[in-house]
Amino acid sequence: MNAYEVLKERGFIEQMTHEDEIKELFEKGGVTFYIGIDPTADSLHVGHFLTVMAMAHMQRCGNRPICLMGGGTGMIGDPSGKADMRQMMTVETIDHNVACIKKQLSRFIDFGGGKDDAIIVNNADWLRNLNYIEFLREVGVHFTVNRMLAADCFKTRMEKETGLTFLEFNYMIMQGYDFLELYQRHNCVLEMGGNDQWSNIIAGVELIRRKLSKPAYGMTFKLLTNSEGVKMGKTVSGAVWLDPEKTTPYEFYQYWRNVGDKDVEKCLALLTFLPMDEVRRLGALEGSEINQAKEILAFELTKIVHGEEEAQKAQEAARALFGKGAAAGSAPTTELPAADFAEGMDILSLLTAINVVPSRSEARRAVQQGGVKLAEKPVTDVDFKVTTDLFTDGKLLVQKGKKTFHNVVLK
RNA sequence: GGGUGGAUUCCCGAGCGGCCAAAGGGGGCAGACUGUAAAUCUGUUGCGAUAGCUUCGAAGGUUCGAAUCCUUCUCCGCCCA
Repeated sequence: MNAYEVLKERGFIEQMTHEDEIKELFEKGGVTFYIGIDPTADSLHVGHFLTVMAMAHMQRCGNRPICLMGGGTGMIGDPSGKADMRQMMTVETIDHNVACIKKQLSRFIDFGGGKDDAIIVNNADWLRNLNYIEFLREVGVHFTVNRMLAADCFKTRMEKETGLTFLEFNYMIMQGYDFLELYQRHNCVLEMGGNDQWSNIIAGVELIRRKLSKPAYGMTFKLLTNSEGVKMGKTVSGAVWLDPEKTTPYEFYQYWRNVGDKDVEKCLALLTFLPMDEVRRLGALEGSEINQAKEILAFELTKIVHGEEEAQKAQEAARALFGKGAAAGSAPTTELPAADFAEGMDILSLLTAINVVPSRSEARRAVQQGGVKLAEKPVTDVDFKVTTDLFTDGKLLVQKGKKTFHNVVLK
């Protein structure tokens, strides 16, 4: 199976510039392509992961990936789809983020060092020292403002009252220039990215075609959205990160364990390496059966991102906590001095002490509404005193609502 | 630079001297129903809870009393140059 067939079958592809030629290219294999990642944070998130998976599939099919770190474009900030201007980042944070992301990437992509292996490049190398006048004459001539303004990626900002700064307006040209640069340096003929990158990708494709009269191609992937069209990988507390420091393997696992029924098959296809026969079989499960598919999704995905051992641990913890065994698994744990319970600690203090709730008022509410359990037993009395005899082996399982578990350990 | 409109609790958005901790929606949280799903229904959603305390861009002022009136300031939109 060639890369085109794989990506098509798994549902990655959203749109592309020259379908027939791209197909032909992929049949031959050995295509050098690139995907750009801007260092907006010190970790990748799930949105990036989708494109990383695409890259991995491409590599497995014998193509050569280039990961472009946006150390230069990050200085500007991509306005695509953004309602407001991004906070400008200092060079230091950008460089720091680049370093962090590089490390993460090497878990998923093989940067062997051989001639055909994947490479990482940083567009800071050519963007940061550009000469303004020269650049305008070399590259700027190939863009008309009329066409740029029509681009989809500026639309939200043109309509929004915050406006679009000239700084950001240039982002598209920078990205187009990247492609040109990679074409010349590494014979890169294809740019891939999320669908929000379409306008930016076209800019590069057209630039190469105009300036060098050489063929270049672009392809975009579906954005990871749920059945309601809402972007996935976001929680109230922010994005779902790949960095275990920012999103623990358990939280990561739980996120996928809880995806909607309708999204399971799509996620399996896009975010795991499971064979498509298996994916389709799992996606077709009905009723509560589909929970099996969700477990597999969560496990496989956690395995790819955090390794088998962590995946195993997360799965065991989840099973223990949600199963009726209720062995306290590896839920988050807080140690509290035994002395605090000598005369009994009131339930509200306990809940706030272990950060299960942000305030006493909220703790009170949770208790009053019957959402709090200590060692499986509901507590509805706001003045309830927690004493040491509630602990077994110095341990007490605190539960808030259905999904929040916390261990308290005496010390 | 000139004119003009605005800034409200997590978000959107009412309120325009007391009945305002502030309508309504979204989101969140909890409960019911379930399958750790979705949909639906119910409750709840500043802190503290006995009282009370601190919020409506910032600082002052008027008033018995202000998110609501006045002054200055900051930021933003729109129109004109």
